Amino acid sequence: MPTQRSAPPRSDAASRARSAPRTAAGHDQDEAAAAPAGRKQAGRPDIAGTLRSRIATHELPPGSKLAESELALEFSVPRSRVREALAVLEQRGLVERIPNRGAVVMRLEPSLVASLYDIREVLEGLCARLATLHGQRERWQHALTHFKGPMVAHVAAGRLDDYIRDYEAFRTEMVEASANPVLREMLDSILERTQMLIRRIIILPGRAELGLAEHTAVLEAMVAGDADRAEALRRQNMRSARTFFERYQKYIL
Amino acid sequence: MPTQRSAPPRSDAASRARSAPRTAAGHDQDEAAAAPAGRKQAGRPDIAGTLRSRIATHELPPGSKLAESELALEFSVPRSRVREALAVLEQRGLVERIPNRGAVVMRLEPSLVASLYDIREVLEGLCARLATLHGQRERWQHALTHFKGPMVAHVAAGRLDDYIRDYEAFRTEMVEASANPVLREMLDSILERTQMLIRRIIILPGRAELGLAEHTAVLEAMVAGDADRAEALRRQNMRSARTFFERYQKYIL
DNA sequence: GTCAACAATACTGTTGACAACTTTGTGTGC
DNA sequence: GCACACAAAGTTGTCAACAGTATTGTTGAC
Repeated sequence: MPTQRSAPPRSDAASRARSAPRTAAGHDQDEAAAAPAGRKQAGRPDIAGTLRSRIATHELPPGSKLAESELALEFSVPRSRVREALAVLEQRGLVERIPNRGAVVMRLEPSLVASLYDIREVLEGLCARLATLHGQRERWQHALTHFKGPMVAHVAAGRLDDYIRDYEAFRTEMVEASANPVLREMLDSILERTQMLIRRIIILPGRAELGLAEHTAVLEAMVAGDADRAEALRRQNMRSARTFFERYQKYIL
Repeated sequence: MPTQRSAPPRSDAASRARSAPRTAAGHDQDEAAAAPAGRKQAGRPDIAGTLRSRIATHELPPGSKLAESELALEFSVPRSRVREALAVLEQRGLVERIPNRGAVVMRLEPSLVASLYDIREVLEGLCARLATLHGQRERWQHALTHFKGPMVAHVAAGRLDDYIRDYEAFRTEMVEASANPVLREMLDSILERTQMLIRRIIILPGRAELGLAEHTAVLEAMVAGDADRAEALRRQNMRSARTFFERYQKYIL
């Protein structure tokens, strides 16, 4: 019974990915895109990064076991390298390591999601505040125009992928403008753990429309230079997303 | 001696600690206290924890080099164990690892301190809010009584060590009451990095008195069950601490 | 006397082999 | 037929030796 639940859905998906490491898997671009930052040799794959994106896309669903030798074989690296990567993922809260038993992808318990939402609310709020204070106003004006035009069209036409892409671009801009590397790190860490959740919430009935309206309100405060209001509105936005999650929780987790 | 430049200020302090590993150094209790949680053998020292407390007390001042072989010798463990511990400390932002050059204790640049304060403000605020919502009111009433009586006496008599001890006990209680493990983790991580700072700020002229008054105000809001006000007051408290830091920055860093 | 090139040293990074543990499969007794 | 004990396989944890790189110390030329 216990092992049955350890890798419940589609453990074959993981197997398939293993047997075909270098096929065009879409997000495997991260693997190549993350590496060039540090001028490491090409022959040194970013194991932690690759596993991270697999976890984010549920290619490795919660509960999956991560066997060291298996991964070492796939990436053609010694086990110690895999081990190191797993240690990083453990520190980041993405996998759980049990002594002598190995690493499994962390499960998102409802209580954990609640904890993450509480924190994300205040951190995103802070981010909006700092971005308002540090960023140039024209930047937000530009974003606001985009949110009032093309983004409305995206949502109205049901092009949620486009909506998500542009929203994330704006969010990245905001994080950069906040000019706080620790905040960036922490928000990244939270996003890593909840990425799949976000995509499942945004498709809920009415969510995209409400979210869009809220983002627009935040942007208007930012354009006005009202940092306190931007923070409050961004927090409100996070709370409403959370409400959606809680209402549809059983369909999402 | 080649090590002369690697640990600019007081490299002798680190050397002394190295040559006398098991003497009563006060905080070395953590080493023994942290181990029994996991039923590990006695012969396996908590290297990361020990180094962490050494960094916190500036027994290892910023800029100190952490040589793997040296530490391996001191703790009587193979180098790989030390390496693992250093990787953890790197993830936590306590040391910086430069490829092929080793690990050095991270330096607290003023801009980094500012970043940490921004985040700590919102996280401590959240903590106060959650503690108000989740904790029992009598608990805070008890703390409030303590802050209005014995704590005032501590400050008035200049017993800052007692003041700090009791304040930290209260803070721990608040973090526990917030019932958010991720928040706990993040606040711990920030505290680890700024511990020495906190002790240097609290001795600044007028800081203890003002801090005490602010803590009392927070507690009154908590007793009243006013979570929003508790959060706002706690944030205010963090901002005022930050103001002190900035005013006396050149004496502190 | 100062600077640059070179050799020696010491450190970090990497690797594969070994040991300990957990799980799985098999066989025996009730 | 079920439960327990035991053996085998596989996985994780540990370790010491090896290779690569940066630093230090020395020598020689200008």
